[in-house]
Amino acid sequence: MFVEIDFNSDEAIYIQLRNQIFLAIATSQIKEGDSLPSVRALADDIGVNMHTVNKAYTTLRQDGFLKVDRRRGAVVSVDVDKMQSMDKMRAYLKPLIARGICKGLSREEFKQLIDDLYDEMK
Amino acid sequence: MFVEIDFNSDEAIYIQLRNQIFLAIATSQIKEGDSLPSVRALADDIGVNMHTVNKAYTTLRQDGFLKVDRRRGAVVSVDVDKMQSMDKMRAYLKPLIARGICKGLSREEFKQLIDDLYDEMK
DNA sequence: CAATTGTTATATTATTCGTATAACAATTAG
DNA sequence: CTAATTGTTATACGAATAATATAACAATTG
Repeated sequence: MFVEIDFNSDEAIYIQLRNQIFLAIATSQIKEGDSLPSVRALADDIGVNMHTVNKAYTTLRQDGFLKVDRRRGAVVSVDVDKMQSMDKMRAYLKPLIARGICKGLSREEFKQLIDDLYDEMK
Repeated sequence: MFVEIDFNSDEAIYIQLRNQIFLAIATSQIKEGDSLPSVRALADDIGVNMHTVNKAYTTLRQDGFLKVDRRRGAVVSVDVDKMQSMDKMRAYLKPLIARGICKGLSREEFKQLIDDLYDEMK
C-alpha cells in the first residue's frame, strides 16, 4: 500500500491519510476511476480503526475527491470547480505566505518551492 | 486593534490570532521591535481568556517571531533561518500542492495565487 | 508602594480524535 | 439462494486538546 502513518505525529491520522491520498492521486499512483480499498481492509492494513479510515473517506467525498458506489466502493472521481478550488487554495495559502514573508522568503523562493514540488509529483 | 476573531470558525482561536499576527507583521502593520499588547489587554480587547492569547504568544515565541522582554513585553523579533523556513514551508505546501494538482490547478495558477497574495500584502 | 508585566499552576467544561461493538440495507461471490 | 462483504450509521468510552476561570509568583513600572 501507499500509506505510511506516523503515530507519533501531532497530525490527526485521518488527516495524514487524506493527505497521502491527495499525493497518490496527484502522482497518478491512483487514477480517476480507481477504487480505493474498503474502509475495513485499509484500516486493517495500516493498523487503525475502521472509523478513522471512514472519516478520511467521508471528508474526501465531501470535498469532491471520491464518489461512493455501492458496488465499486470508494471510487476516485474528482469534481473540478476551478473557481472554488482557487478560492479555497487562496485561503489556505494566505497565512502560509504571511508566515513566509515574516521569515524573509521572497516570492521567487516561493515559486521555486512550487516548481520543486510540482516536479517532485509529476 | 488589528484582530478579528470568528468564534464560529472551526479554527482554534489561538491559531486565528497567530495567523493574524503573521499577517500584521507581513503587511508591516506591526514592525520589528514593536511591542504587542499585554496578554491581559489583548484578551480583554478581543473578548477571550488570557491563556488563549498567552498560547498564541508562546507558539510565536517558539517559532521565532517574538522575543519576550520583562520590561517591554512581547516584542516582534523575527529569527531568520532561511534553510529551516524553506524546509518548513515545503512541508506545509506539499499536501496543498497535491490537493491543487488533483483539482487541476496548474503550476502557473499556483504562482498567480502567490503573486496575488504577495501584492495584497506588500 | 501599588499596579502591571509574563509566567506558571490547578481545575473545569466542551470538543475532537481514535477506538470498540454493533447493527443496517445493498451488493457481491459461491 | 446463501453467506460474505460493502458503506453507513449509532452508541459508548478513554485520551487529548481547546478554552475558560482563579490564583499566585517574581520582576518591572509608574
